[in-house]
Amino acid sequence: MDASGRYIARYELSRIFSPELLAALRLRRYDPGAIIIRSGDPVDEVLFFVDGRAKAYSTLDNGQRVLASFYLPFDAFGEAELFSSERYALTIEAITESTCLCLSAAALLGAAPSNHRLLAYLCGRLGAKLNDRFTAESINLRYPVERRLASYLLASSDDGGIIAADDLGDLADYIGCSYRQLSRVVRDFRARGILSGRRGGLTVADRSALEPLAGDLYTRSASVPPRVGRRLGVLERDDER
Amino acid sequence: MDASGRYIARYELSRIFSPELLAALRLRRYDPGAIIIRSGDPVDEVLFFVDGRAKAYSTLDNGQRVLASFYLPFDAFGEAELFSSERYALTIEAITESTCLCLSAAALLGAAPSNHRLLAYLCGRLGAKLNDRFTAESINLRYPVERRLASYLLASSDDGGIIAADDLGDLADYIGCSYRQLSRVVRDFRARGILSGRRGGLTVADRSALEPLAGDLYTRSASVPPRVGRRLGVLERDDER
DNA sequence: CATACGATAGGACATATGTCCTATCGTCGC
DNA sequence: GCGACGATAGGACATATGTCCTATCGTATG
Repeated sequence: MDASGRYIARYELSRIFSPELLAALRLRRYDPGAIIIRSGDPVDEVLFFVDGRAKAYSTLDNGQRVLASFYLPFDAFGEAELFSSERYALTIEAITESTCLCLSAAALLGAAPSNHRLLAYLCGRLGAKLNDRFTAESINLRYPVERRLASYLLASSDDGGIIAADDLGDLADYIGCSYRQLSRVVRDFRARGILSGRRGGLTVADRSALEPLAGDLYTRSASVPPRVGRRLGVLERDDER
Repeated sequence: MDASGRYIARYELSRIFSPELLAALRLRRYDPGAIIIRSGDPVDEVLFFVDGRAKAYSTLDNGQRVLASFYLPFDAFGEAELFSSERYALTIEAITESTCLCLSAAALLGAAPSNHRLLAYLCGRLGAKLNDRFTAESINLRYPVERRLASYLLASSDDGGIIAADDLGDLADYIGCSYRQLSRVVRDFRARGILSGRRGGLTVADRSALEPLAGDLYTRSASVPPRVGRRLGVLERDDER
């Protein structure tokens, strides 16, 4: 079994891709800092993110940057533009060594009639991204930085307190404030014992102190497991008759 | 031909829906102010918006509101949650008398294998909504209210200068500022001759003065016509053989 | 080990914006 | 026509935040 095959098995891709499309997946590796998708390029493929960490962002005409999302596997890149644009809207960059399974847009579009499961999966991902994005936006637009950071920390720290973004500049671009203001709030959180970690590192030391600050902001949007897997299982049983 | 049939013809819905699903569409009318979809309700149907004007919003725990979108026909409601959630994320309310063609979620999910065109259409709409939402968010998060309003006015005023939102409170919730600050900027724009119209009304009187304020913020995200219609035309020819 | 560079940190000051209040206007219903 | 109510408008004040600057730290490279 080659590298593609291992990822296909790990993420059970045969459940949503037809054999024809499975065979058309091509493995590609990226170094840290490499550009996976460049904003403005023609939409010529969809990438399935199977290993590493990545981020998507856009740069505005005032030179400021807005960071749309941090990604962990399994996810799709370029699917938002596939049926609606000719050019990619965002730049996606590898944070760590990363791996994608790449599929040409032409192959996917040509095989659409026999890939309703993949289309349903993409609908599910896009819907979840839209709702998650809107929630984050609402928080960032309407709450002070203290609450934005608290919400972000609660949503993205793991059991050990380590958070996904390890670059304060990126984090400021994600929650939509200046580095300076984020620095103030981080300093305050450290003074209150909420955050620990050496200079620049962010480790959540006291989750319970974050909860009243964050309220129910992020948990309100929690998505349940994708419906497609459950419902289309019924179709699979019908096919077996 | 009944009312459903007229909308089906107007929007050429037979091009993306199978006959089975076309037959399952049910027409429903809403009064101004009526709730079309309520946040938190179970996801039991998808609605296709065929007449009127509507808005989608969410209310935060600090009592503030964030307005996600204004809608004109043709559009879909509830599709974002269909494959990813059990409950609707947003409330959608009719601004004017409105009409939807409603489709039960169960029917749509059951007929997914024979509706790849509809799935592709939904992917396209979701992708476009995600990109448009992100653009609006970036502007609202990173630019002062003056520029936000200028961008909004450029994007949403028609040739006669009439804009889609006729309620300043809604507009403030959409661009993410207080009514007070919006009021200041509107006053300034009136004093500069950019806006005209009686108290509360917003009519763009001088588009060219808006352009330097807005820059290329909204036009940068302009989407081309949906790819699905063009590309799937090829599939239709194949089927005819 | 020394240097360079990028990331982090904090001071000083300005301002865009929000909150809270009072006043006015326009529409609707009686 | 009158009164009620919701939308609009603007004053006063406070503050969260951004800009711009200087200083320090940590890491990589020669």
